[in-house]
Amino acid sequence: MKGYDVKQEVTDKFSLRGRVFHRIREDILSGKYKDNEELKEVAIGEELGVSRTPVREAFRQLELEGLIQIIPNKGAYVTGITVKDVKDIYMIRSLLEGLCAKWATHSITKEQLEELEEIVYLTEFHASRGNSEQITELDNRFHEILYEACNSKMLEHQLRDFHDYVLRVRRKTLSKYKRSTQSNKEHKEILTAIRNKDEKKAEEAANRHVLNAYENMVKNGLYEAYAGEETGNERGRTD
Amino acid sequence: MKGYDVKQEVTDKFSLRGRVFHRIREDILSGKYKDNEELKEVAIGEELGVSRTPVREAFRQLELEGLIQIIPNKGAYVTGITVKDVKDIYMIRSLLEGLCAKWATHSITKEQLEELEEIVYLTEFHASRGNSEQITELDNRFHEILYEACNSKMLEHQLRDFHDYVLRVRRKTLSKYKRSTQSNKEHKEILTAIRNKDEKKAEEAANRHVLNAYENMVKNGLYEAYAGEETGNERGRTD
DNA sequence: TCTCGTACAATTGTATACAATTATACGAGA
DNA sequence: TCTCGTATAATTGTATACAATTGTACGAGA
Repeated sequence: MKGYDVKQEVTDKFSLRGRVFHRIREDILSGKYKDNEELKEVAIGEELGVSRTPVREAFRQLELEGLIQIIPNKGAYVTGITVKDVKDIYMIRSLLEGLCAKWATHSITKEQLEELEEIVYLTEFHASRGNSEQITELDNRFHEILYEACNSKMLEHQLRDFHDYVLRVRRKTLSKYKRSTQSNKEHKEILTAIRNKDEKKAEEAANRHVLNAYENMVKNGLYEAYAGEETGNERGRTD
Repeated sequence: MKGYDVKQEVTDKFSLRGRVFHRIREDILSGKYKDNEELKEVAIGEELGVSRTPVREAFRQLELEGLIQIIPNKGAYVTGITVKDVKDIYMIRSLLEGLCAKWATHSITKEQLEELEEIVYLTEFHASRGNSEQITELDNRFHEILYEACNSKMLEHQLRDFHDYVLRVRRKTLSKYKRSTQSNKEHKEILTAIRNKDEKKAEEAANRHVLNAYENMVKNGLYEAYAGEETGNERGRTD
């Protein structure tokens, strides 16, 4: 099952369809297309050097992801991702990563456990050298393995989506040395709990891990990347 | 914001694109297309009386939803939804509905609260007459309002997806009189907690509500609808 | 001047044509 | 008989053509 999942992912990056989809997605998340901006099929097609067909297919997917809204016979409008969206995603992710760790406690394989241990070890090494590129890669891999280890297609799917969503923000966060060290400590906690088959501890550790990542992001003012995107729809929840 | 969301939904049902998408989706969820079955674009197009273009667009969306898997240059294969998937969705939904209720505690409007109260009242009435059609409708509406009331585009989006996913199974479950009465009691608990601005209680009540719905479904053997779809990939988690 | 309606332009929705890729059938050679 | 290679069919990927819808500009009439 994991086999062709990965292959699919890889193939996608090189296939036209995948390229168009990922490119437009990236352009929305990076802020190239502003909130409420109308996306014209031909314009984007020309920019990417393709016809309307692949663009339209990408639009359908982006709509399902909630990044754009398609009004029939009218057009596609960027929904974007607000500061509040990012916060909400982290809150949701906190719960789901917790559930993931909890389930992984029961279904993780020996190989996966070993790979997690290796990642923690390697991260320690790279963190001491401030090598942010590798740290990011290892962090991604750590979570990827947990997603696979939870043995739930549905949960894995959800977490992967969210992970992608905040990837751009998260990458910047991890590049700070201090957080990467702390983050790895938290990974170790999760790992230990899983190894000890302590599902409650694993869940809590994973919960906290995501919340901490969010707190850290806020503290470092990395929200600024999204400044001005607030749409004024908020009703002021502040928990 | 809610305004055109609804309009979109309605328009979709009547637009060709929406029809094709929903129809294929329904056919997969209803088991018409078996697990791993290959979906041919022309065949399905002919069956629905449309060309390949709308079918392909629907395929892209279904892939993102995880209902089919598209292998480039090969074909689209049904992923289906296994017994374990249903269970996992309920577990995930339990957490997310909890979060939704918790957030709604802070952001719900007076109008939404009143509508929830009305729904609970109406459900009591219809339950006493065993009118399952109305009960289902009201139950849907209850959750819909909570999704809107949590004031989180992201969470709302996720919950709506899951809700759709299990709708077919859930409808059968609710038609049992006993559950519908109990279910409404649980709705009342959630509502009371929200009215009292007790976020902890609201979260717990919503958590339990979903878990109970699942337990009830299992007890009533409604799993049978999915019998034989198990793919043997499981590694035996049994919590 | 303002309003309304019609024509035209722009854009999306769908169907079809063509290209590229993959699966299959069949036959030649060992 | 078996294997391999080539031709052919089937299917997907992309581009384009045409239809339907929507937005806009302009002018006639009050």
